[in-house]
Amino acid sequence: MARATGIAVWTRIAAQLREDIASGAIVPGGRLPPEAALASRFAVNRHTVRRALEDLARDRLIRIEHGRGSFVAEPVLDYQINLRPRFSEWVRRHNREPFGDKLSLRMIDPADLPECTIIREVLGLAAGEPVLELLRRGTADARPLSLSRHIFPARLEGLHAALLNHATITAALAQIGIADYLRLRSRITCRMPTPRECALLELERDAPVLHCENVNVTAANTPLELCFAIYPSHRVALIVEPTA
Amino acid sequence: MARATGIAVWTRIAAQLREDIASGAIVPGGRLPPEAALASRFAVNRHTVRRALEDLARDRLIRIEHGRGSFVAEPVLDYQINLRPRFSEWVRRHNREPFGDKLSLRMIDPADLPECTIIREVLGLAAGEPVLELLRRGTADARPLSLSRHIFPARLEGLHAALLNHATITAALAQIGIADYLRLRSRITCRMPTPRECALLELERDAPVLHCENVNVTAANTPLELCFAIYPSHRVALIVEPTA
DNA sequence: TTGTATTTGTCCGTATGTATT
DNA sequence: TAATACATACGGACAAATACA
Repeated sequence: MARATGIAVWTRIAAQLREDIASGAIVPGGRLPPEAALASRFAVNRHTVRRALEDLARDRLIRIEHGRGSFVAEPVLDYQINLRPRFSEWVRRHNREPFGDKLSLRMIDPADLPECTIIREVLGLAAGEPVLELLRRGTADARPLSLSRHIFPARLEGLHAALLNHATITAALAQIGIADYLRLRSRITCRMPTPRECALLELERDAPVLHCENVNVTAANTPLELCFAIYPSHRVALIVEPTA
Repeated sequence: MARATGIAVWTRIAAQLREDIASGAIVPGGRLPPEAALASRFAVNRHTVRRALEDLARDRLIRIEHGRGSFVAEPVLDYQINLRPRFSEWVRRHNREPFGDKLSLRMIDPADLPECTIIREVLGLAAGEPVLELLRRGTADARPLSLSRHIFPARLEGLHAALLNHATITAALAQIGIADYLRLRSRITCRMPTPRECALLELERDAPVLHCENVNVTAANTPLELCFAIYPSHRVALIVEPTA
């Protein structure tokens, strides 16, 4: 890296790294070369490289992890928690192509699920009344963004077939005559992902996930769905804007 | 554990463990004896104990961790993300005694903070304009619930002294003539805690924390505060109830 | 980094009592 | 009475995850 151009060397190194990232030479989530390697590549002292990396980190283009290395930050999609939960609309608003992989769909007695108590209470189910459980993976431009478990009362006529036939939940519900549905309440926590979740989300084992428990109702305010969703925290942030 | 009482053995073991937990014989967050130990204590097979533990886990009284053991769940405080962020009121509503440890208070140039860009943008600061940074630990009945960094424009007259003199932010702001302040926007992510955060929150290092970036404004809608807060996810859940 | 002990998870099979048919 | 299904309880073996030296 030539000197004496009137621009600080670290600035030009930072600019070069920005280009490397923007061009995709280093994939989002990927690791940058160690500081020593960068120093020799640019023929500067390691401290100069560090100054450049700090600059990128400040702009959140990379995250520097003590003892591990520096990693290109993945672009974070902001998900606004508002009245209508609509995965596809959200992703499309960010100019990405949404897709919902249906992983499984089955009818089951909630007693066989760990969330039995909550499910019965929220959906107002009698003992032994079955539910439909839909497992879904949401992707944006083929990058996994969410894993969700949707629990519906099985008594809803034709829902099983509708969920199989339509790509989105909104469309499936519309087919059985539910034109609109609303978020009543969301409960947000976070936890570490299971190995299976890591595989499905293409996630490292040490990256926590946001966990949302959503209660959704029809426009007439009858309980419709309980949804457990997880989001890799490096890819999704939840936005809340209180209105009243 | 005597048999032939008409009630399943595992049911009575579960009931006994429930009592042990309710009575405080095992503290919240504490570890239950291993399955083998419980099996010998109750003089039953390990499978019978497992059946009882599954029952408790289903009710979220304990969490079972593969290879580690079973742990008494800590009570989770639901924190409703509504228009007014008020730590003390929230904790008191759960019948616990709130306290805010002031860890540090300093005036600083935001350029020296990693969140420089956001701070300047949100608070509408000119380059070089300093801010007040307050570090705070929130506890409920002496149990750490939150660590928060509050960033105020330093230009607010008398705020430094007011923050030192009052136990709550609400009271400090009231003293300098800001009778009300509102949440404009919250951005929720999660991450692993740093060792220092673990120490302050009395947290295991493998427990993720919820991270909230809150933008708060005055009643007149002028930018007032940027607040970065973390909450141990095993102790706090965030509740969102969209209203419009 | 590696090996070992601990602990939970899952599977196999067997036997028994109870309720239903 | 007999056949069947089901929940309960036990015993053993091994896999998988974790903790620790």
